[in-house]
Amino acid sequence: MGIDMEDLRKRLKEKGHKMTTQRRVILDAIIENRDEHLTPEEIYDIVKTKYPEIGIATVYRTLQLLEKLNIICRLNFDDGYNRYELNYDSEEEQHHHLICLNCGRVMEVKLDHLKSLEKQIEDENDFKVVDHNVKFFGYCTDCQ
Amino acid sequence: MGIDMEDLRKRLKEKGHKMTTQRRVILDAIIENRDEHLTPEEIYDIVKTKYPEIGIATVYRTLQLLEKLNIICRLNFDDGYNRYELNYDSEEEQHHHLICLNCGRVMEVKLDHLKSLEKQIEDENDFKVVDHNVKFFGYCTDCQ
DNA sequence: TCGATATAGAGACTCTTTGTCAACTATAAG
DNA sequence: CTTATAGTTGACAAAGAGTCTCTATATCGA
Repeated sequence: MGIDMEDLRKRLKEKGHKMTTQRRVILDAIIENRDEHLTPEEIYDIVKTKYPEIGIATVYRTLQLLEKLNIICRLNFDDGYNRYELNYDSEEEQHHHLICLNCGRVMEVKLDHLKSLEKQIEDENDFKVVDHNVKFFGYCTDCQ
Repeated sequence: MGIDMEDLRKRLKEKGHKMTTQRRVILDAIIENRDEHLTPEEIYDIVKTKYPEIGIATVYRTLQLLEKLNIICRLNFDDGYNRYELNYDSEEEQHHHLICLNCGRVMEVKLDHLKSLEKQIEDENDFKVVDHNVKFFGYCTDCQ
């Protein structure tokens, strides 16, 4: 799955950053919970079990850094928290989220049609699209 | 365009709420700036010129109420603020937002294709879609 | 191993938003 | 018109997420 620490260390170094124990532990937490969309607070709680001395500020700083380096990306489910997930963009695995209004479960879907939507927007509005954010709210199988 | 105070007063009363001066002034501000997507703070500033005694908490409370009554709806442009706009949903005028990454300008577009996207999602994922949130980030005419 | 430089931790701090509560007011009933 | 009362307001406290500062420490190339 192409996520190993040596590779990540190199990606940090390229930009003049160091691979510290704290960063490694935070990355571990994110990788081990790759199905989740963790908040900084949740990551902090997980990391504290392995590294109790860590500070919440370090978690925030690390997440910002990892986002800037495109290792993770920030999500917004309109629930008042930032959330993060591993970034698979190198593998062209664009996906979007279905958020259940009842149980809060988050599912992922791939939407091929979006490319044509973007094309339509660029043509009709003279707007150069570089990113999008698409979420669907509704009810999952169990909650319908 | 179907937005008059008497109608709004009725919609409040139906749910057991009163039309107060403060609420009227806040609604005025939103209606007069219907092209904007105002933050609570911006609304507070506008309203204070007409009604200096108003408190910021009243603005927040009123916005929450108006959102619950579907008179306005809350937007999230990932800039750290809640924003609000008049809700046109009665007129089936679904629109989405193009957000310029350079100048921050927000444009509105109608996207007809979304219905078929939703259909695709419902069929493929057994997920009942009731709402969606679609934003495109990029560069507007002036900033390309 | 050593030194330059990036990074961590602590905790104060910012900023948006919410809660509390006594005082007030819109509205319906008398 | 007056009153009753339930909803509302304003002031302020405080929550809650996230950021900043400053000094000590760790990383990693030389």
